[in-house]
Amino acid sequence: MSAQEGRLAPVHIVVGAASEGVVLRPESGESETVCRADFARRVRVLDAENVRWVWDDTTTWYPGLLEAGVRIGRCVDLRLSHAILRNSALTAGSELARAAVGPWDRPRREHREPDGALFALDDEDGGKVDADPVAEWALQQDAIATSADAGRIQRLLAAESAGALIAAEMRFAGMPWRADVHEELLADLLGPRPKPGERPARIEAALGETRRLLDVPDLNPDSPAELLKGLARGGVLATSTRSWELKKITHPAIPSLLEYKKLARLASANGWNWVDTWVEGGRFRPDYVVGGVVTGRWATSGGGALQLPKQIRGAAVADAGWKLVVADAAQLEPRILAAMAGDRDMVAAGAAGDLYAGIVASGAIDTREHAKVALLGAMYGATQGDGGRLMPQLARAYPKAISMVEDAARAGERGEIVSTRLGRSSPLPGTTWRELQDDAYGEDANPAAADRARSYARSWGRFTRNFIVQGTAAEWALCWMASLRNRLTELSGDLWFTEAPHLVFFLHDELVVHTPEAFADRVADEVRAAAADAGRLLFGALPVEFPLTVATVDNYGQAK
DNA sequence: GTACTGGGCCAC
DNA sequence: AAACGTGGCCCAGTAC
Repeated sequence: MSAQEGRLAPVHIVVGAASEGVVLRPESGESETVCRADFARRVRVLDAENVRWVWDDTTTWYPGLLEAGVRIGRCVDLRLSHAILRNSALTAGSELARAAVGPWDRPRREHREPDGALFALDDEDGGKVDADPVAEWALQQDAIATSADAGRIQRLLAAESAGALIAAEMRFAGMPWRADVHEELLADLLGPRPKPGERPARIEAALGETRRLLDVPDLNPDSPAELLKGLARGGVLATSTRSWELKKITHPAIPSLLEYKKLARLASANGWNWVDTWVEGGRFRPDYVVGGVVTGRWATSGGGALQLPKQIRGAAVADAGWKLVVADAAQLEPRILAAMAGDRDMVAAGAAGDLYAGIVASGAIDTREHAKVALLGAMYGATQGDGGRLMPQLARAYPKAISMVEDAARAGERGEIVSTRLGRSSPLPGTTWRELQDDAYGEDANPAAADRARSYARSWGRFTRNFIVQGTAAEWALCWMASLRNRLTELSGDLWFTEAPHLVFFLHDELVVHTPEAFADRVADEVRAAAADAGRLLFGALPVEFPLTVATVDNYGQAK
């Protein structure tokens, strides 16, 4: 990696596809064209200088480089950057934002399995013909330069692009996953692997018990409508088959039915079929979709990586002689809320470690549980239950923090956009919003139309209310990971990154590093230092703490 | 056969 | 405790 980093400005090299191979265009100096076979070698050599690679799409270029054994330091992902600049309130006046929708506004290409070609550069639909990366890069630089706050948007774009590299690297490295351990867990919970078309023994037993106790021998538990009818025949009058509703009903058959639902869910979502499909060569490799959620959170596709149930996390086992360092940002979103609002009282409440306990200690709310639901309610827009009821108390104690989310909600209700700390902006409401508002105030206005309009506007307000917090938390997490990536690279010396401590998993406010045992303590230190870096990147000198729980474990199930 | 929707539930 | 944000995935049921 670049030894000059921080002292010399990086040289940008724009990467583009050409019929003869790949064109590398430095900001100044001669362009060069290399054949595809030489591309990876050339990138390796040039990246040793202080280079920032500018390319249309990291998912197009980087997996091939990694396969060829080449890792890079930094990049500009033009597609991801374009999406941010297109919508950001900070660049709304730019030529880029005002231009017609074009090839740079398309979603990323579908992931394709390697088909022998090292780099899949050809676009079947020919959409890349007018997508000149040099011209786009110039437009983006102009948008940044003329931005209302170039520093913020620059930090956001850097973090997003770093995220793109990390996503590709995590997929390449994979989360260690022991199929044999997973199957042992399944056997313990469900019974031995069943023959195709049969239910696992424990599930069959729970169903048999339910049928017997209900006295409905042909109860079909897998169709909600059928189940509801079956329950009625057995004398259980339920309005839905949701577990939390069934829990409220007292009937001897309910416990075994809940057991059935729990186990059947595990078997269908993360059972033997999941292992067969998603675990290969001792690794689980989800496809991370950077910026895949409107708020800037990552999405994933394949294997449900964002919803791995706690029951099977024990199958993520570090390699022999290695450890998993699992780090989790405690109460991230409420802390983000306090920091971005500049609410020093709420920041102070979190300083001692437990923000909810700090709120109770301040006298604002009576119990920790109430503090928690009130604060979550403030971020989600609760109107009922404890959350809704306690919110006014919270607003009196922390007016800055609460008015910030209230303002975001009102803006959304009016159909305006809102923005995160670094300048990612929410989309405008869709046509439904406009139509309903028109209906409510137009010639055919009536109370029902007004209700519909108000209800839809409120719902959009809950979205914008949550957007600023969830989106800023996503920015914090990106900065955290990006800083950690640099720090781990420093630790690794000349080792290839998968032979040294490296990121293998990320989940909104939690990350996992796979590391040789000897490095584990240093990794834990770097994870904490990176969290402090992220706090400074977003909030400067504001003395806000982002405490982590860090666990060094043999398997993911041992963490928290 | 494929495409889509709603119910349900997992994660944060 | 249960209605208040963001998602993905599985399944059953339905439309074509």
